[in-house]
Amino acid sequence: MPLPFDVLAEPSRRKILDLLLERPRLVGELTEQLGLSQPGTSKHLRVLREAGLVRVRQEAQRRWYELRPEPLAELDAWLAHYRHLWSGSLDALERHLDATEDDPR
Amino acid sequence: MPLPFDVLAEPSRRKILDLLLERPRLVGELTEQLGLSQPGTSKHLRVLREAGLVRVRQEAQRRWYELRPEPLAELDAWLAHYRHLWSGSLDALERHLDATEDDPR
DNA sequence: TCGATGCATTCCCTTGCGGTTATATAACTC
DNA sequence: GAGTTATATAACCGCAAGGGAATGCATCGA
Repeated sequence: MPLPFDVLAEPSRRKILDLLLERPRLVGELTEQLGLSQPGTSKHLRVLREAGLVRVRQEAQRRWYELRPEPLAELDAWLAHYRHLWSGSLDALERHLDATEDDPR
Repeated sequence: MPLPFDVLAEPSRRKILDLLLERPRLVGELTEQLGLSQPGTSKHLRVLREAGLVRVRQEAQRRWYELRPEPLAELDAWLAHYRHLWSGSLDALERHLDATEDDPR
């Protein structure tokens, strides 16, 4: 799974993630919040789905979209290479945690 | 300063950051590593500069580019909203650290 | 069975971005 | 001062991505 920077570069898609952070939502709900056309929303949702950032649960004609955080965790891992540049005093602790936690893969 | 997702969406620009993570570099050096034309490299560097991700130090005709991590720290802050979704057992510790560290702003 | 609902897909248009070549600018060297 | 080196800017091109309107498809309710 490649890093989802390009997917997250789109403000509407970040807003979708913010909305899904609260709770799963229907496409119509998201469309209303975004101020986009329904097809526009569906297209963004497809991109998010293919990037693994959301998953769908179908219920009759309705589709509940919910968050899938795994790609964000990968983003976090990418950021980790740079974190020592600003994290300052927590640095030593973080390195210790990184070194001692179980390998997640 | 807006979140630099769109800036980081470009693979060559991420590679520049990776290279600058090791040490400051000249434009020519970066051009060679990237396999781009020199103007192409300069355009990416301009984008990175305007996003605050790099800074330049001029030395005669040469320009040393170096990393500026502040926008990455903002990205990290954005990610923090989602981190509880995957961080699992470290969660409580992280919340404790977030709550007790000095406010950086 | 038929209209309505909820969403996805298609088509089209426009804009922006990354790439290159050519050119400008500035400082060093001789 | 002339040529050279290092980088930036300008001009141009092609393509992909985001946006909307129209349409397709499935499921529900009556």
